[in-house]
Amino acid sequence: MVKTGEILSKLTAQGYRITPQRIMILDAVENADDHISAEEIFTLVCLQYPNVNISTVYRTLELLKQLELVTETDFGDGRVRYHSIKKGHHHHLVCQKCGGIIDMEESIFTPLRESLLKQYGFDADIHHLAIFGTCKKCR
Amino acid sequence: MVKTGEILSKLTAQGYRITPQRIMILDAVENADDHISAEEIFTLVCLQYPNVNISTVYRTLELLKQLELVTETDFGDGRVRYHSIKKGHHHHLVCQKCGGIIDMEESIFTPLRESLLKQYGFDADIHHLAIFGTCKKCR
DNA sequence: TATGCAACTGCAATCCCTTGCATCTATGAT
DNA sequence: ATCATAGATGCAAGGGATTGCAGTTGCATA
Ligand SMILES: [Zn+2]
Ligand SMILES: [Zn+2]
Ligand SMILES: [Zn+2]
Ligand SMILES: [Zn+2]
Repeated sequence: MVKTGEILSKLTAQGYRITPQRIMILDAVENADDHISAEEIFTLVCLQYPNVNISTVYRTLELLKQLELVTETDFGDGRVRYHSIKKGHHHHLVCQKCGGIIDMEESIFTPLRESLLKQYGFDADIHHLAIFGTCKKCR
Repeated sequence: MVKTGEILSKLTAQGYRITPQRIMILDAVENADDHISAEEIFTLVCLQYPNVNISTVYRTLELLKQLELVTETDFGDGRVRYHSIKKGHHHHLVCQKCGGIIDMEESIFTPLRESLLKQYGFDADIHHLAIFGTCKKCR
Protein backbone atom coordinates (compact mmCIF):
# COMPACT_ATOMS: atom_id res chain seq x y z
CA MET A 1 0.00 0.00 0.00
CA VAL A 2 1.74 3.12 -1.27
CA LYS A 3 0.62 6.48 0.13
CA THR A 4 0.03 9.48 -2.11
CA GLY A 5 2.76 11.36 -0.23
CA GLU A 6 5.25 8.62 -1.01
CA ILE A 7 4.28 8.72 -4.65
CA LEU A 8 4.94 12.44 -4.77
CA SER A 9 8.37 12.07 -3.22
CA LYS A 10 9.10 9.32 -5.71
CA LEU A 11 8.48 11.91 -8.42
CA THR A 12 10.93 14.38 -6.89
CA ALA A 13 13.51 11.65 -6.40
CA GLN A 14 13.52 11.04 -10.15
CA GLY A 15 13.83 14.70 -11.10
CA TYR A 16 10.15 15.30 -11.85
CA ARG A 17 8.29 18.24 -10.36
CA ILE A 18 5.28 18.24 -8.13
CA THR A 19 2.67 20.52 -9.65
CA PRO A 20 -0.89 21.25 -8.55
CA GLN A 21 -2.15 19.55 -11.72
CA ARG A 22 -0.22 16.36 -10.98
CA ILE A 23 -1.46 16.27 -7.41
CA MET A 24 -5.07 16.62 -8.55
CA ILE A 25 -4.74 14.04 -11.34
CA LEU A 26 -3.03 11.54 -9.06
CA ASP A 27 -5.71 12.16 -6.45
CA ALA A 28 -8.45 11.43 -8.98
CA VAL A 29 -6.89 8.09 -9.93
CA GLU A 30 -6.13 7.10 -6.35
CA ASN A 31 -9.65 7.85 -5.14
CA ALA A 32 -11.50 6.34 -8.08
CA ASP A 33 -13.60 3.36 -7.09
CA ASP A 34 -13.19 1.74 -10.47
CA HIS A 35 -11.07 1.94 -13.63
CA ILE A 36 -11.24 5.56 -14.68
CA SER A 37 -10.83 7.18 -18.10
CA ALA A 38 -8.76 10.25 -18.93
CA GLU A 39 -11.93 12.16 -19.73
CA GLU A 40 -13.41 11.31 -16.33
CA ILE A 41 -10.22 12.38 -14.58
CA PHE A 42 -10.29 15.59 -16.59
CA THR A 43 -13.88 16.31 -15.52
CA LEU A 44 -13.05 15.69 -11.86
CA VAL A 45 -9.97 17.90 -11.90
CA CYS A 46 -11.90 20.63 -13.71
CA LEU A 47 -14.27 20.91 -10.75
CA GLN A 48 -11.36 22.13 -8.62
CA TYR A 49 -9.29 23.85 -11.26
CA PRO A 50 -11.10 24.63 -14.52
CA ASN A 51 -7.98 25.77 -16.36
CA VAL A 52 -6.38 22.34 -16.55
CA ASN A 53 -5.90 20.97 -20.05
CA ILE A 54 -6.75 17.46 -21.22
CA SER A 55 -3.26 17.05 -22.68
CA THR A 56 -1.80 17.56 -19.21
CA VAL A 57 -4.00 14.73 -18.00
CA TYR A 58 -2.72 12.42 -20.74
CA ARG A 59 0.90 13.45 -20.16
CA THR A 60 0.61 12.91 -16.42
CA LEU A 61 -0.97 9.50 -16.90
CA GLU A 62 1.85 8.56 -19.27
CA LEU A 63 4.37 9.59 -16.62
CA LEU A 64 2.60 7.67 -13.84
CA LYS A 65 2.50 4.64 -16.13
CA GLN A 66 6.25 4.85 -16.76
CA LEU A 67 6.89 5.09 -13.04
CA GLU A 68 4.65 2.04 -12.59
CA LEU A 69 2.29 3.88 -10.27
CA VAL A 70 -0.68 3.46 -12.57
CA THR A 71 -1.69 0.79 -15.09
CA GLU A 72 -3.62 1.20 -18.30
CA THR A 73 -6.10 -1.20 -19.90
CA ASP A 74 -8.08 -1.21 -23.09
CA PHE A 75 -11.48 -2.79 -22.51
CA GLY A 76 -12.27 -2.46 -26.19
CA ASP A 77 -14.82 0.32 -25.89
CA GLY A 78 -12.76 2.99 -27.61
CA ARG A 79 -11.21 4.55 -24.56
CA VAL A 80 -8.43 3.40 -22.32
CA ARG A 81 -8.91 3.23 -18.56
CA TYR A 82 -6.50 3.70 -15.70
CA HIS A 83 -6.08 2.12 -12.32
CA SER A 84 -3.88 2.84 -9.32
CA ILE A 85 -1.29 0.17 -8.63
CA LYS A 86 -2.29 0.59 -4.95
CA LYS A 87 -5.25 -1.62 -5.71
CA GLY A 88 -3.05 -4.48 -6.85
CA HIS A 89 -2.22 -6.19 -10.11
CA HIS A 90 -4.98 -8.10 -11.82
CA HIS A 91 -6.44 -8.80 -15.25
CA HIS A 92 -9.80 -9.03 -16.94
CA LEU A 93 -11.79 -11.30 -19.22
CA VAL A 94 -14.11 -9.35 -21.51
CA CYS A 95 -17.02 -11.19 -23.13
CA GLN A 96 -17.61 -10.00 -26.66
CA LYS A 97 -21.19 -11.21 -26.64
CA CYS A 98 -22.71 -9.89 -23.39
CA GLY A 99 -20.04 -7.30 -22.57
CA GLY A 100 -19.53 -8.85 -19.15
CA ILE A 101 -16.18 -8.38 -17.41
CA ILE A 102 -14.62 -11.01 -15.16
CA ASP A 103 -11.72 -10.11 -12.86
CA MET A 104 -8.70 -12.42 -12.73
CA GLU A 105 -5.82 -12.87 -10.36
CA GLU A 106 -2.40 -11.82 -11.59
CA SER A 107 -1.16 -15.39 -11.10
CA ILE A 108 -3.01 -16.69 -14.15
CA PHE A 109 -0.20 -15.26 -16.29
CA THR A 110 2.66 -16.67 -14.29
CA PRO A 111 3.10 -19.86 -16.40
CA LEU A 112 3.04 -17.80 -19.61
CA ARG A 113 5.56 -15.29 -18.28
CA GLU A 114 7.81 -18.14 -17.22
CA SER A 115 7.68 -19.88 -20.56
CA LEU A 116 8.41 -16.63 -22.40
CA LEU A 117 11.41 -16.11 -20.17
CA LYS A 118 12.60 -19.66 -20.69
CA GLN A 119 11.97 -19.99 -24.41
CA TYR A 120 12.78 -16.48 -25.58
CA GLY A 121 14.61 -14.81 -22.69
CA PHE A 122 11.84 -12.22 -22.86
CA ASP A 123 10.72 -10.42 -19.72
CA ALA A 124 7.02 -9.75 -20.39
CA ASP A 125 5.47 -6.67 -18.89
CA ILE A 126 1.97 -7.94 -18.27
CA HIS A 127 0.50 -5.59 -15.70
CA HIS A 128 -3.15 -5.16 -16.46
CA LEU A 129 -4.52 -6.95 -19.48
CA ALA A 130 -7.95 -7.47 -20.97
CA ILE A 131 -8.45 -10.76 -22.80
CA PHE A 132 -11.40 -10.89 -25.18
CA GLY A 133 -13.54 -13.94 -25.86
CA THR A 134 -16.80 -15.61 -24.89
CA CYS A 135 -17.91 -16.13 -21.31
CA LYS A 136 -19.40 -19.28 -19.81
CA LYS A 137 -23.05 -18.35 -20.15
CA CYS A 138 -22.69 -17.01 -23.72
CA ARG A 139 -21.04 -20.11 -25.19
CA MET B 1 -4.92 -22.15 -47.20
CA VAL B 2 -8.08 -20.27 -48.15
CA LYS B 3 -8.35 -18.87 -51.67
CA THR B 4 -9.56 -15.35 -52.33
CA GLY B 5 -12.47 -16.73 -54.35
CA GLU B 6 -13.57 -18.83 -51.40
CA ILE B 7 -13.41 -15.82 -49.14
CA LEU B 8 -15.64 -13.87 -51.51
CA SER B 9 -18.23 -16.63 -51.61
CA LYS B 10 -18.08 -16.77 -47.82
CA LEU B 11 -19.17 -13.15 -47.87
CA THR B 12 -22.17 -13.83 -50.13
CA ALA B 13 -23.13 -16.84 -48.04
CA GLN B 14 -23.55 -14.57 -45.02
CA GLY B 15 -25.61 -11.96 -46.83
CA TYR B 16 -22.76 -9.53 -47.47
CA ARG B 17 -22.16 -8.09 -50.93
CA ILE B 18 -19.13 -8.32 -53.11
CA THR B 19 -18.10 -4.85 -54.17
CA PRO B 20 -15.07 -3.67 -56.18
CA GLN B 21 -13.78 -1.90 -53.06
CA ARG B 22 -13.96 -5.08 -50.97
CA ILE B 23 -12.17 -7.10 -53.64
CA MET B 24 -9.35 -4.59 -53.84
CA ILE B 25 -9.00 -4.25 -50.06
CA LEU B 26 -9.00 -8.00 -49.56
CA ASP B 27 -6.45 -8.34 -52.33
CA ALA B 28 -4.16 -5.83 -50.66
CA VAL B 29 -4.23 -7.73 -47.36
CA GLU B 30 -3.82 -11.14 -49.00
CA ASN B 31 -0.84 -10.06 -51.08
CA ALA B 32 0.93 -8.07 -48.38
CA ASP B 33 4.27 -9.58 -47.42
CA ASP B 34 4.02 -8.29 -43.90
CA HIS B 35 1.52 -6.87 -41.42
CA ILE B 36 -0.12 -3.99 -43.25
CA SER B 37 -1.80 -0.86 -41.91
CA ALA B 38 -5.14 0.61 -43.03
CA GLU B 39 -3.33 3.63 -44.45
CA GLU B 40 -1.05 1.38 -46.53
CA ILE B 41 -4.02 -0.60 -47.82
CA PHE B 42 -5.74 2.68 -48.66
CA THR B 43 -2.72 3.87 -50.64
CA LEU B 44 -2.51 0.60 -52.58
CA VAL B 45 -6.21 0.58 -53.42
CA CYS B 46 -6.06 4.24 -54.47
CA LEU B 47 -3.56 3.33 -57.21
CA GLN B 48 -6.29 1.31 -58.91
CA TYR B 49 -9.34 3.26 -57.83
CA PRO B 50 -8.66 6.76 -56.50
CA ASN B 51 -12.23 7.36 -55.33
CA VAL B 52 -12.14 4.87 -52.50
CA ASN B 53 -12.58 6.33 -49.04
CA ILE B 54 -10.49 5.48 -45.99
CA SER B 55 -13.64 4.78 -43.97
CA THR B 56 -14.55 2.02 -46.41
CA VAL B 57 -11.14 0.50 -45.76
CA TYR B 58 -11.74 0.54 -42.01
CA ARG B 59 -15.26 -0.83 -42.37
CA THR B 60 -14.10 -3.63 -44.65
CA LEU B 61 -11.28 -4.57 -42.29
CA GLU B 62 -13.77 -4.65 -39.42
CA LEU B 63 -15.96 -7.01 -41.45
CA LEU B 64 -13.07 -9.29 -42.41
CA LYS B 65 -12.05 -9.38 -38.76
CA GLN B 66 -15.54 -10.41 -37.69
CA LEU B 67 -15.54 -13.17 -40.31
CA GLU B 68 -12.15 -14.28 -38.96
CA LEU B 69 -10.47 -13.82 -42.31
CA VAL B 70 -8.09 -11.18 -41.06
CA THR B 71 -6.46 -10.52 -37.68
CA GLU B 72 -5.55 -7.21 -36.13
CA THR B 73 -2.60 -6.38 -33.89
CA ASP B 74 -1.44 -3.30 -32.07
CA PHE B 75 2.34 -3.15 -32.06
CA GLY B 76 2.22 -0.03 -29.93
CA ASP B 77 3.32 2.44 -32.59
CA GLY B 78 0.03 4.28 -32.83
CA ARG B 79 -1.49 2.37 -35.72
CA VAL B 80 -3.01 -1.06 -35.87
CA ARG B 81 -1.83 -3.59 -38.46
CA TYR B 82 -3.66 -6.37 -40.26
CA HIS B 83 -2.70 -9.81 -41.41
CA SER B 84 -4.41 -12.45 -43.53
CA ILE B 85 -5.39 -15.55 -41.63
CA LYS B 86 -4.03 -17.48 -44.65
CA LYS B 87 -0.57 -16.92 -43.24
CA GLY B 88 -1.40 -18.70 -40.00
CA HIS B 89 -1.96 -17.74 -36.41
CA HIS B 90 0.99 -16.46 -34.47
CA HIS B 91 1.92 -13.82 -31.90
CA HIS B 92 4.65 -11.30 -31.22
CA LEU B 93 6.94 -10.14 -28.47
CA VAL B 94 7.69 -6.44 -28.69
CA CYS B 95 10.74 -5.08 -26.83
CA GLN B 96 10.03 -1.68 -25.33
CA LYS B 97 13.73 -0.83 -25.19
CA CYS B 98 15.11 -1.70 -28.65
CA GLY B 99 11.80 -1.94 -30.52
CA GLY B 100 12.70 -5.44 -31.70
CA ILE B 101 9.89 -7.84 -32.59
CA ILE B 102 10.09 -11.59 -32.01
CA ASP B 103 7.59 -13.94 -33.68
CA MET B 104 5.96 -16.65 -31.58
CA GLU B 105 4.11 -19.82 -32.32
CA GLU B 106 0.42 -19.85 -31.52
CA SER B 107 0.98 -22.78 -29.15
CA ILE B 108 2.59 -20.59 -26.51
CA PHE B 109 -0.90 -19.52 -25.47
CA THR B 110 -2.41 -22.98 -25.30
CA PRO B 111 -1.81 -23.51 -21.55
CA LEU B 112 -3.28 -20.09 -20.76
CA ARG B 113 -6.33 -20.70 -22.94
CA GLU B 114 -6.86 -24.04 -21.26
CA SER B 115 -6.63 -22.63 -17.76
CA LEU B 116 -9.06 -19.83 -18.62
CA LEU B 117 -11.48 -22.41 -19.93
CA LYS B 118 -11.06 -24.59 -16.87
CA GLN B 119 -11.09 -21.89 -14.19
CA TYR B 120 -13.57 -19.45 -15.68
CA GLY B 121 -15.35 -21.32 -18.48
CA PHE B 122 -14.09 -18.51 -20.70
CA ASP B 123 -13.27 -19.17 -24.36
CA ALA B 124 -10.46 -16.73 -25.05
CA ASP B 125 -10.15 -15.32 -28.53
CA ILE B 126 -6.40 -14.93 -28.75
CA HIS B 127 -5.65 -14.73 -32.45
CA HIS B 128 -2.78 -12.35 -32.94
CA LEU B 129 -1.39 -10.67 -29.88
CA ALA B 130 1.56 -8.42 -29.17
CA ILE B 131 3.09 -8.80 -25.71
CA PHE B 132 5.28 -5.94 -24.54
CA GLY B 133 8.37 -6.26 -22.38
CA THR B 134 12.14 -6.48 -22.50
CA CYS B 135 14.04 -8.78 -24.83
CA LYS B 136 17.02 -10.97 -23.97
CA LYS B 137 19.76 -8.64 -25.10
CA CYS B 138 18.17 -5.54 -23.49
CA ARG B 139 17.83 -6.98 -20.01
C1' DT C 1 -33.94 -7.56 -68.67
C1' DA C 2 -36.04 -4.49 -65.53
C1' DT C 3 -37.28 -3.51 -60.68
C1' DG C 4 -36.96 -2.93 -55.60
C1' DC C 5 -34.53 -2.55 -51.65
C1' DA C 6 -31.26 -3.64 -48.20
C1' DA C 7 -26.43 -3.36 -48.15
C1' DC C 8 -22.76 -0.42 -49.05
C1' DT C 9 -20.07 3.84 -50.03
C1' DG C 10 -18.37 8.62 -49.80
C1' DC C 11 -18.36 12.58 -47.30
C1' DA C 12 -17.93 15.37 -43.39
C1' DA C 13 -18.10 15.70 -38.68
C1' DT C 14 -16.51 13.83 -34.59
C1' DC C 15 -13.95 11.14 -31.09
C1' DC C 16 -9.76 9.83 -28.53
C1' DC C 17 -5.27 10.87 -28.11
C1' DT C 18 -0.61 13.01 -29.29
C1' DT C 19 2.62 16.63 -30.43
C1' DG C 20 5.12 21.19 -31.32
C1' DC C 21 5.77 25.34 -29.49
C1' DA C 22 5.65 29.50 -26.74
C1' DT C 23 4.95 30.61 -22.10
C1' DC C 24 5.08 29.72 -17.32
C1' DT C 25 6.73 27.78 -12.87
C1' DA C 26 8.76 24.55 -9.35
C1' DT C 27 12.96 24.00 -7.49
C1' DG C 28 17.92 24.26 -6.31
C1' DA C 29 21.59 27.52 -6.01
C1' DT C 30 23.11 31.99 -4.84
C1' DA D 1 14.52 36.44 -0.85
C1' DT D 2 15.99 36.41 -5.61
C1' DC D 3 17.54 34.22 -9.74
C1' DA D 4 18.30 30.92 -13.41
C1' DT D 5 16.77 27.14 -15.73
C1' DA D 6 15.04 22.76 -16.94
C1' DG D 7 10.72 20.83 -16.54
C1' DA D 8 5.76 21.40 -17.04
C1' DT D 9 1.56 23.52 -18.91
C1' DG D 10 -1.91 25.43 -22.14
C1' DC D 11 -3.15 25.98 -26.60
C1' DA D 12 -3.99 24.70 -31.12
C1' DA D 13 -3.07 21.70 -34.77
C1' DG D 14 -2.86 17.09 -36.33
C1' DG D 15 -3.17 11.85 -36.58
C1' DG D 16 -5.67 7.47 -36.51
C1' DA D 17 -10.09 5.66 -36.36
C1' DT D 18 -15.33 5.84 -36.05
C1' DT D 19 -20.01 7.36 -37.09
C1' DG D 20 -24.43 9.50 -39.06
C1' DC D 21 -26.47 10.32 -43.08
C1' DA D 22 -27.78 10.89 -47.84
C1' DG D 23 -27.05 8.92 -52.06
C1' DT D 24 -25.50 4.72 -54.72
C1' DT D 25 -25.30 -0.11 -56.13
C1' DG D 26 -25.14 -5.30 -55.89
C1' DC D 27 -28.17 -8.76 -56.37
C1' DA D 28 -32.51 -11.48 -55.65
C1' DT D 29 -36.87 -11.69 -57.69
C1' DA D 30 -40.12 -11.55 -61.10
ZN1 LIG E 1 -8.45 -3.84 -13.83
ZN1 LIG F 1 -20.99 -13.29 -22.12
ZN1 LIG G 1 1.77 -11.12 -36.73
ZN1 LIG H 1 15.31 -5.27 -26.87
